[in-house]
Amino acid sequence: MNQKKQKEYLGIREIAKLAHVSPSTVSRVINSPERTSVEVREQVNAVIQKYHYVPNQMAKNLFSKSSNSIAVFIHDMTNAYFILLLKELSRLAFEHKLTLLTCNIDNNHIQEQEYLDYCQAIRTKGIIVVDGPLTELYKRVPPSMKLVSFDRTMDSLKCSSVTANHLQGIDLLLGYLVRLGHRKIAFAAGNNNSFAAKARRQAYQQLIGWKYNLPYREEYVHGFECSIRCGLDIVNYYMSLPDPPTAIACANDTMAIGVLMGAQHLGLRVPEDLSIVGFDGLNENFSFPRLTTVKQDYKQIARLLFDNITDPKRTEEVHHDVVDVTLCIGQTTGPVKK
Amino acid sequence: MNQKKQKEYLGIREIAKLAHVSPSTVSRVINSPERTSVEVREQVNAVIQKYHYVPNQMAKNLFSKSSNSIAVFIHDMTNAYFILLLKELSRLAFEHKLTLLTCNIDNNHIQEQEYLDYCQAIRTKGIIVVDGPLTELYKRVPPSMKLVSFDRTMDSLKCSSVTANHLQGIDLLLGYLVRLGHRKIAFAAGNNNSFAAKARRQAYQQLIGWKYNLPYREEYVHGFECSIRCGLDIVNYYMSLPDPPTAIACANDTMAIGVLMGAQHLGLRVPEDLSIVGFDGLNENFSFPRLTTVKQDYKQIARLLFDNITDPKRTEEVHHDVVDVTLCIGQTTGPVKK
DNA sequence: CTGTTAGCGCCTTCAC
DNA sequence: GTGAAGGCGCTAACAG
Repeated sequence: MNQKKQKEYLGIREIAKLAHVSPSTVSRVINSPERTSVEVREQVNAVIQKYHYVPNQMAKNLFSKSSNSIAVFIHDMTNAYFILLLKELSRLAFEHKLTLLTCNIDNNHIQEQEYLDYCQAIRTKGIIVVDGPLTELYKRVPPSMKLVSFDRTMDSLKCSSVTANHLQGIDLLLGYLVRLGHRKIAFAAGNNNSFAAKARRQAYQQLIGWKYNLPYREEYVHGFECSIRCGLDIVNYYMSLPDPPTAIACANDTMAIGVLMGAQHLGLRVPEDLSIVGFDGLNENFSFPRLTTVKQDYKQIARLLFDNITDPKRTEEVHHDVVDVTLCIGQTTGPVKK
Repeated sequence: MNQKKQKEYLGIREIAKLAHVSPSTVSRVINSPERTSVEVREQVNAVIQKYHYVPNQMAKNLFSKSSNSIAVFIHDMTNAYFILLLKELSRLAFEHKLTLLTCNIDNNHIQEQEYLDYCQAIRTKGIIVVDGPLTELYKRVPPSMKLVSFDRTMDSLKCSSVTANHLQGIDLLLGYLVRLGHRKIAFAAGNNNSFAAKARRQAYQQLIGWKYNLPYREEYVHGFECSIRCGLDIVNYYMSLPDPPTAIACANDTMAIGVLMGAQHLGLRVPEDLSIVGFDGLNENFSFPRLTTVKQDYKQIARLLFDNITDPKRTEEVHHDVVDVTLCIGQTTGPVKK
């Protein structure tokens, strides 16, 4: 059995031989066909087709000193909004012929560091960091690797960011509720270390008295887990206050959906007995009745994040984009009960 | 300005020079330190640390003829169950120092083909195909690239698969409902081309008469969109039948949550007026009250999918694993109303 | 328009 | 235990 070990894949040289040309000609047929004669081109293409030749991307990468990829560091894959964002980023990456590396961090710093090292090892073009706590790990990324954060502060770093206009969003929600006659508006804050959750809470605290002239009540602002499950806890907490609110604003849509389910389960009518609003913009597919919420345009956000890494005009300097949000009136808000 | 262009990253040769050794020694210090003397090792490691040397993964890949990656082709990223699976696969990949490529297919065949080509170009170890319609595209993947499908039939292909035991699951649900006294049990089927949806519908149709001796009613089996939004449509459809069911079994949890929300919104009490069951096992975090459902163990499924690609013992031949499921009794089911 | 040559950065024989 | 040489598959110079 002196049989040669069969090669798994053919290389450019084999194809060249089969087509009776040189390897560089094969390369040109693939990468700049206009610089080859029609005859040779067709001949080479025929061989490529016949043997299903697929150029080895790893060799290309080595030569180009880039894996042509960008990474997304995502901390909470159970948050449907981040998945929407991820999907859009995936679309953009595909459109630009870039590979998107989805790195599930799960609030594990060791894992985060390992992914960072790996990104360096493959010379990723850049990293998009979605949410999650602030860390110092990123200080060591080389300047050639672009860094962009979404809803995350990295003050000490020369790092671009994209953020939704949380203040504007909360303003829109509070304004709308006040116009419906609500005066007792609670805010169910997230208790995690998310930047967005904090910003929204602060916006509420700032606006409620200063702009809307409503008394600020300690007990109306309370931290909860960001999950659907704790919706009932939220409703129970607020409804058992001596003077319960007529509307609950939630730090995000996930919580709002939980509150909606909890309220309905307790027999409260929404919005007759209680108005509920969220924040994110998941409403179309994720709840019924449709949530009144503030929509952060995930397509626009994804585009900005992406451009901050790939667009030469934008990567030059640090950008801090704040994205406008819009009010989406759904069926979970109504005039306050007399 | 005769300044040399500064190199972005140091190579193994630069490190070797700085440590006064040869490149091969640096390589050994990194890859098989036991074959180097302690002195040299420490010296080299010091230089590596000092300059934050990160070996170029692309060169390694080229040499090893493998990108050390596996790909997941996912068709519906809005399905929370698939995200659970994705997250677990991501964890496993990290554990095994493999890169996980998340390919969002979105039912686009052209995109699917391009991702397939890319996977070949980087010599991916294998592809995990989650759900989605059956296609012929996969016929051309080379035999060295392992292929595993989840909840998807690829009869014509020599391809391993992992499937939940849908029949068992539907049996558990129907059995439980019957024990609660239900005789009028509807099945809200998905209308998409998902294998799981079909299998569950067939299981219902098969068991309802044959095992439970209940009359099969055409109008009790109806196809709907797999979204939360259409929950109200489902409830409306069934409740306006001349003889409405007392329980609705849904093709998956997403639909069941929609039905739950729709029912509550219409003022129906769950489970007093209507029992609702799902299928998947999202219940812990995704709905309130907790859904009665059938749980497919996503950790076990992820493990099997993964092993079918990476475990030499399993990749040898084609496996068709059927995973047992368990009944999770929640709060959306109760005895039938007298 | 096409072929020859050299090298991307690393790893692994093979000598020493 | 360590160094020198060659090659993984491709592309971009440079000649012809």
